[in-house]
Amino acid sequence: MRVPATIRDVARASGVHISTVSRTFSAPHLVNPETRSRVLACAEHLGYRPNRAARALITGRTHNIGLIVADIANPFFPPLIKAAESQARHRDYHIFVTDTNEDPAVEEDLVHALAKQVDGVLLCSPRMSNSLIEQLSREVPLVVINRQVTGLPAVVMDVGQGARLAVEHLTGLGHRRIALLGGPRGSWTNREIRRAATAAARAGDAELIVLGPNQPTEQGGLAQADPVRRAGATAVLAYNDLMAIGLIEGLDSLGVRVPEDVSVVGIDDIALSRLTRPKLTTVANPTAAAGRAAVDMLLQHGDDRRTTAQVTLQTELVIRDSTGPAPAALPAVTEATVKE
Amino acid sequence: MRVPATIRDVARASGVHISTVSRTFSAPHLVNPETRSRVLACAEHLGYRPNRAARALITGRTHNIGLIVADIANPFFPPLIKAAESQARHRDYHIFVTDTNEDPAVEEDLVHALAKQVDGVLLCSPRMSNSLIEQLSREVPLVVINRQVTGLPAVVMDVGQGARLAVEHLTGLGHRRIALLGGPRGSWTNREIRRAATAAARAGDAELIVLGPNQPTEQGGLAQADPVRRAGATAVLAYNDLMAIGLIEGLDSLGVRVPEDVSVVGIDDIALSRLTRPKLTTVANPTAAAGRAAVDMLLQHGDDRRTTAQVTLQTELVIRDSTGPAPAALPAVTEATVKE
DNA sequence: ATGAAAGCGCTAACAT
DNA sequence: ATGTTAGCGCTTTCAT
Repeated sequence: MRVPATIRDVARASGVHISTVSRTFSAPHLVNPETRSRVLACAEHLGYRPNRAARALITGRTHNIGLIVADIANPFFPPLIKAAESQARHRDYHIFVTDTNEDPAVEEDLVHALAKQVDGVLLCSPRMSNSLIEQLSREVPLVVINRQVTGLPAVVMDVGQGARLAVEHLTGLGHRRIALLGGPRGSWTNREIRRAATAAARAGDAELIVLGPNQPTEQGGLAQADPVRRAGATAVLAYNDLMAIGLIEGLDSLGVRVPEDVSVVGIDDIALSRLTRPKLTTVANPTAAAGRAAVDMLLQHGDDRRTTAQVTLQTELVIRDSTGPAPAALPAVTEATVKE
Repeated sequence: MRVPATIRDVARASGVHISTVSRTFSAPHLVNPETRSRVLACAEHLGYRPNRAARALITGRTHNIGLIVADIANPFFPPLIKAAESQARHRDYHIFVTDTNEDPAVEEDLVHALAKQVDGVLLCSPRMSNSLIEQLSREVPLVVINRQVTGLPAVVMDVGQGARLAVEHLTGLGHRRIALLGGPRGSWTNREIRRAATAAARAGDAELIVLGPNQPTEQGGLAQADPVRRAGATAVLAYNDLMAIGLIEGLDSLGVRVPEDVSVVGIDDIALSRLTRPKLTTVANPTAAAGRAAVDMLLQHGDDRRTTAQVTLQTELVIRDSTGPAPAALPAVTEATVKE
């Protein structure tokens, strides 16, 4: 790879000053059409491309947006990422995605690393503390997704409402003993779900058993199959679809049938939830809309720093095949184990 | 957000020259411990962080790596991404992931956009032409994953071997009419699979019917359910697990049972393939190893540009529940429809 | 319409 | 051990 051509090489080759070359690329209308085409030809010939980093140093705009997610392997994120990317592309921006591995320390490190290379960062389902987020927001413009931080623009999906609908659906089916499979520590969403589910259970005259915190993965759900059975719950609301699917898998190998013995509700409505057997009843999160909204907020944010709006997106209960009427009696297995 | 502190602010506050501040961060051993701690204190107090972009401009090293994938929503990629990230982190590098939406034009645009902001780009399952890739490699160091481009370092998974094993498995089970669900246009992997499957089918005295190209998604697989049935195939090898899962779904709604009527083999061994019913027989791709290898190649690459090695990783057939003996006769449905 | 000059934030010789 | 100087590649006044 030979060394890339700079603006100076192009200037020399086309016999003009570097500022003219610069204008040719960043303000073409300011340069004589003839000169322009000559410069363009030389640039083309030399394989010249403006150095975006150098440009950013002086303009203060990189035209990049950072997007930090907890776990790129969680199917919840890709639709959000893709929506954000397409929205960004329309506005002539690029999205750089990074994964924190659910680790708050990595999260912080990534914000610092991205800070000067992007015009802002979308912090998606962060696991770190609010105060740290506030502090980091002084280093680079931040938009938070799935978290409310005072003073910062945020996009949240009203998962509390979704959890309420889910629990109402279950109590409506006669369930009186409902387990909640909690998500990871530090998750705002997790707290919202718990708060809403607790209230809805009380209102529906049902008991809510909280199991967790758990890893928000199939494994996390799978591991709770036995605890769910022992708790004697006839219905379960899981922190997300992945856990719900893992749980169903685990219940299945314990001989517990879904939904005949136990009803299961997930949250997110990932594509996969339509492909499993039984198809998953779940709370649909408008992830794509959230991605778009976050990009919009970040970009308009630049113009007027006072509009730190917080957008709340509605969720929706999608009833499929993993929920059904509460069984007449508790599942037989439970009778023996519950008194341990 | 107040304007971020620069090296000059820190210099002024601590009463030293900016070069001393610079050294404090990039070569601490060259500065007097006392001075150092004073500078550090001032930096801390001012919230100063070195501007990585400015630093990169002069050092020529960004400590970033770009990773371009065709579709972040395809579960094939996340394990590769995560492995690459963790490997990069160990070497004090950050990975920026971008998604091309399976669009070659976006792919090219992203290479340009990333070029000066990263020290190299990992091009994962590219859809663009070899010649374009070669040309782009003059702009920024490239490591190609799942493609062989002469003169460029590459990491490929030996999917040809995997496809051969899969077809041998099927012919061994008595299948003589096998359908191949092709993947997207422009995919090197797709060509490899087709080549190997064709050869293996011939060797196994079986007929190979190629259906495609298709979108490498559940939808793509689902849409081929009817064609597969009409073709009278008793076994199918799909371009990837997603398509295999979609196909099984589609066959199911046509009343075709898997594996009793039709055997299905996927490729990739995504986590999901263990969770579907039936569990998917598939060719396991060492994606994590590929991600790590690619990062290593890119980083050592810098030292010696002549070592443009091409690494080939082995694949493996994982036999689960979606394959079985060929039915004695063709499935009943087929008899009626095949003559249309 | 083009050129000259300054400078974005930083590092890297070279002095001292 | 620290300061001086030049300059990475580019944009942006300000002249001409």
